[in-house]
Amino acid sequence: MGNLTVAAKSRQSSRSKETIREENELIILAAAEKVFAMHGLKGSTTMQIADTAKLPKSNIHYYFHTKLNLYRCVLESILVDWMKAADTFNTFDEPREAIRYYVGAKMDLSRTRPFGSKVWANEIISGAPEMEEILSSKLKKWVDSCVKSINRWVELEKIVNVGDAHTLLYMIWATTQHSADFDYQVMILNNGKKLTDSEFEEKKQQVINLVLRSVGLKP
Amino acid sequence: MGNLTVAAKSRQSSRSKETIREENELIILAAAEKVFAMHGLKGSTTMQIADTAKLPKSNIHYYFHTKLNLYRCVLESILVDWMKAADTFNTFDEPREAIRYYVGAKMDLSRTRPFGSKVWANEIISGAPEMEEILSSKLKKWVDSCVKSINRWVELEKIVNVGDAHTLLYMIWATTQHSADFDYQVMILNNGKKLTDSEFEEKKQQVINLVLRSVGLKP
DNA sequence: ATATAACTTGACCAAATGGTCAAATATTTT
DNA sequence: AAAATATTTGACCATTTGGTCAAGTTATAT
Repeated sequence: MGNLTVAAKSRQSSRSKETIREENELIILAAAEKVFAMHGLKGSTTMQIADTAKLPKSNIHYYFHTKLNLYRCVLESILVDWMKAADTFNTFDEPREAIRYYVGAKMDLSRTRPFGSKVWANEIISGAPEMEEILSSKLKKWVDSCVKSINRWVELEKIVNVGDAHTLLYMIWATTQHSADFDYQVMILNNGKKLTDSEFEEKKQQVINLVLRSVGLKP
Repeated sequence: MGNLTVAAKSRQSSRSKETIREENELIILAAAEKVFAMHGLKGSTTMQIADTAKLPKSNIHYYFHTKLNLYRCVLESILVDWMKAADTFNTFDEPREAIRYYVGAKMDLSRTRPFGSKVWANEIISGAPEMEEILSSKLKKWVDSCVKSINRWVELEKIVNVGDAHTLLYMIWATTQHSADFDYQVMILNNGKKLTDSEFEEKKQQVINLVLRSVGLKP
C-alpha cells in the first residue's frame, strides 16, 4: 500500500477534460430530463436536478449556465430522437408501411425515453414557448411533407378521403404521443402493474391497427 | 343630485354578501383557469391570478386560502364539464351514436373551455398528482363502464375486435383531448389563423369519422 | 341605530430559489 | 516543473413568492 506517488494516484483516477465534460453533460441532461418531466420547467429546481445528477448545484450552472438553457438543451436532445421517428413517415411510399413504421417508432420512443416524451408533450401543450423557431422551421417542413404524402395517397385512392390531412396527422401524433404519457395514468386506472414487453408489443399493434382502419386500410 | 342618503347610496351599489362571494369566486376561478393553463401549477403565481382577476392578491387568499387549493377547485370545476361529456358515452346503445356524441361533446368542450382543457391535460400528463383520489374512484368507474360497453359491442360484432378496450378508449380520449390542445399549435404551424365555427364543425366531423372507421364503422 | 359578521386591501415576512464568485483542485501545455 | 487552463464546490446574495395580519369598509341581524 502507499507505493503510488500522489501524482500517480491522481493520474490513475483521472479522466481527460474532454471526457469529463462529455460525461457530466450527459449525466446532467439525463437528470434534467427526468426532473423536467415530473415538474415542468418552472416547477423544477436546479437543486432537484443537481441532487438527481448527484452533483453540486454550481456544477449544473457551470456546464449549462442557466436553467432555461438547460431546458432548451433537453428539448433539442429530444427533438433529435423525435425527428428520427418522424422521418420514417416519409420514407415509405405505401401508406400502410408509413403508418405502421411511424406509429411503431413513435411508440417505441415513448417506451425507451418516457421522460423525454413527457417533457416534449408538456412543451407542446403549453404552446411550445421555447420552441417557436424550431416548430416554425424544422417541424413545419416535416408537417408539410407529411400533408403532401397524405393528400397524394387520397388522390391515388390508397386511403379514404380524410378531409384536412392535418386532422389525420394530428390524430396520429396525439395518439402515439399521448399513448406514451398515459402509461403513468394507465397504471393508476388499472392496477399498479406496468406493461411487459410483450404486452407493449400487443398494444402497439392495436394502436397501429386502429390508425390503419381509421384511414380505411385493413390491417 | 345629492338627494340620496349615504345609506341609500350604499344600498344602491350593494350586492348581498352571498352574491359577492359567488361572483368573486367565479371571477377568481376563471382567472386561475386561464393562468394555470398557460403556466402550470408551479409556474403560476398568485399575483398573476390576482392581476388577471383584477383583484388584490389578498383577495385570492381570502376566498381560496392557498394556491394549491385554488388549483384543486379549478380541476374539480373542470371535472364537472368533463364528466358531463363523458357520460354521453354510456347513454347510447349503438357504438356509432356513442362515439359520435362523445367525440363531439369532447371537442365542443375543448372549444368552449380551452383553458380548462389545457389545465386538465397538463394535470393528466404529469401523472395527475392532485387527482389520484378522483381518478381512482369516479374516473375508474367511468372507464370500467366504457370498457364494458366496448367489449359488448365487440361481442355483438357491432365493431371490430380492437384488442384491449382500454387502447381504443385512450385513443379516443387522446385524440379529442389533444385535438383541443393543439389549437395553439395548429395556429403556429399553419398561419396565425384560428378556426372559424364552420371550419371547426368540419374538423369535428373529420375526427368523428376517423374514430368511427378505426373501429370498423362506416361514417 | 348599533353590534356583529363578512369582505377588502396594503404592508409585511419567511422561505425558496436562480444565479454568482472566489478559492481549491485537477489536468494539460510549454 | 511550472504556468496556464479547466473543473469543483461551498458560501453567499438578490429576487420572487406564497402566505399572514391588522386595520378599514360594507352588509346584515337584532
